[in-house]
Amino acid sequence: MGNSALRQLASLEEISFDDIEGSIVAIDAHNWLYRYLTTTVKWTRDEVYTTEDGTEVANLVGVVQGLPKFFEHDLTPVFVFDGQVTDLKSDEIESRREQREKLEDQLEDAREEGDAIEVARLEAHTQRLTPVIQETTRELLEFLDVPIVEAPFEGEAQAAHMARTGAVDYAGTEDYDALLLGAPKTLRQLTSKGDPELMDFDATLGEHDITWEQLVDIAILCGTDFNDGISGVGPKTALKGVKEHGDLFGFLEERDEYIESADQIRAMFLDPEVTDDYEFDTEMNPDIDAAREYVTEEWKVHADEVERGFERIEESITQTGLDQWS
DNA sequence: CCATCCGA
DNA sequence: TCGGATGGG
Repeated sequence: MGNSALRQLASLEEISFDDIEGSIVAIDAHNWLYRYLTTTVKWTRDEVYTTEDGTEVANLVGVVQGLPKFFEHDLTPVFVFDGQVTDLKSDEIESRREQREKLEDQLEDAREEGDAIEVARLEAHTQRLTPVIQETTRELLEFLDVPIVEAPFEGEAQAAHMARTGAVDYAGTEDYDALLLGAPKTLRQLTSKGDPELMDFDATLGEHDITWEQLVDIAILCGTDFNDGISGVGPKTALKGVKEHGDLFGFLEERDEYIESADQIRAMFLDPEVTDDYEFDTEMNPDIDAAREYVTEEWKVHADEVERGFERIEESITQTGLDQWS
């Protein structure tokens, strides 16, 4: 479980929205949507966002409800979408697919037994971001003139890169991988209620007196999206071991362990494939009526589910004057 | 996030 | 006995 390990090493600081007013944030679109769908929309009451042919577009509700949070705090989101899937990650995706199949079996059992709570819980876990969800999200964002960047591979890596080059002020994701990717400052908890959390890269390295490379090695020892990690090794042991030996290899040797393609995994974080060939305009000029029509007419999402969201978008935009022409 | 387990 | 890792809810 790489995530919980990194959480313990990360330098995290609670901040307020006032501190980051006016900032540009590169949002890992996949992560943001996934968070939103599992926590807020929760796939309950699917009649609200399911078309006659059974296509579920809960994401449209999620986007409309989630965007006001940015605008009301005068934040400009830049949504970064995933591109091609990388080889190493394919294994992970494959294993997730297997896991999902397992979950789907359990789901079937729960349905048969009429266990409604278990059904709801499992449903939340078996959902995934379908191509329709990705595509309709893009289109809705385009109506609202929200900046979009297409990553060549991992959206997360591209977002971190944009933060590193200063193209944006922050990366925005719940994922601790942003640290491994070297995003200088990452905002977390942008979707949930309450205050956001700032994760600081340099402070993290400084607190433990380690290099970026060593941080990545520690994460690899604990397990990442790309590898399982060493059993019995958590953040403390890995930190100590890497500092003692300088990197993960000495540590592995000592414990007579081996990690498949450790070098490639390192490179996924230290030198991922990203691009500087993109552009976005932070001067937003949304067509809210067209967006509303797209969601409620074209996709037949119940109007009352999104009305408040659209109102909030309208209000926040006139207030902050993001859009000076309409 | 907490309870339980494991190993030094 | 305790710090750290794990796993389930």
